[in-house]
Amino acid sequence: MARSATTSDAFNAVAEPQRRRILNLLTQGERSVNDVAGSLCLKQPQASKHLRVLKEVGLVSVRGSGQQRLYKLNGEGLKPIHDWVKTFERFWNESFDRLADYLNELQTREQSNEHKE
Amino acid sequence: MARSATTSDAFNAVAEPQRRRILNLLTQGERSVNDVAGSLCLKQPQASKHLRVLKEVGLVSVRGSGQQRLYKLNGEGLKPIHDWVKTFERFWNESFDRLADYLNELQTREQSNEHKE
DNA sequence: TTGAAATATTCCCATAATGGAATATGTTAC
DNA sequence: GTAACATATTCCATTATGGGAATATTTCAA
Repeated sequence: MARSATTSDAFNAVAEPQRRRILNLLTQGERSVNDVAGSLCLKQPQASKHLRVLKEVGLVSVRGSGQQRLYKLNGEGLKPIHDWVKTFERFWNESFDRLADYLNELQTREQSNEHKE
Repeated sequence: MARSATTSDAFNAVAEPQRRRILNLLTQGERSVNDVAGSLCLKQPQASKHLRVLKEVGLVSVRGSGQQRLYKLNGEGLKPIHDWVKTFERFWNESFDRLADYLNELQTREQSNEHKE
């Protein structure tokens, strides 16, 4: 077997630095392909190809506007990564002098959750 | 150019599902190679190879203990991923009914940070 | 020293990715 | 229809992967 496809999930799609740069840019709003290419010093075809991957894994959506195609960030797609990595938070918060703060934060979060449901 | 090496950074190392499973397991404490292989139904060589990658990017550390080598999670290595993905949090918290809660949490976090420094 | 256990490495194969370059497809205006 | 712009796709070369299988290496015990 080979490495899994970049289009297999968000983890693989986001492993490529250029694609992370694209997502960072889309944080500021919709962008056309040429805008993306221009802002990040990519050639148009590569921008288009990266955007295709991001679209396939649901990290962006597209809509046509005239002869342009506007790509928009779909942040939800990153949640799986966030959720996974979050379970490791305690491994860098665990120094003793910060543990108290950390526990505090957890508690605050829990209250906030109760409030939501 | 080809895809960047799995050993180039945490993002790439963690794109492989088996390696995420290994990290999840190491959450519970040090494990020998055979423990890892056994717990996750991997063959010994593959476990060893995945652990090598994780070690190369600093996500685990090793120490010898008799004829075993005990691998230990180094959670700090995941912080870059956490930090990156964190900047997208607002994109799934942004529904109006939760925005207030979100801002609240941000504020709480800030106070907590002031307290730390 | 010899053997057994634990781990690491090597070789092979099928698969796939990235950037570059060229080209195809689409859309709009005239 | 045609020119011009925007975007997508295809082909290429290089590089690397992950699993399987076999083997090498290290470490300990007797």
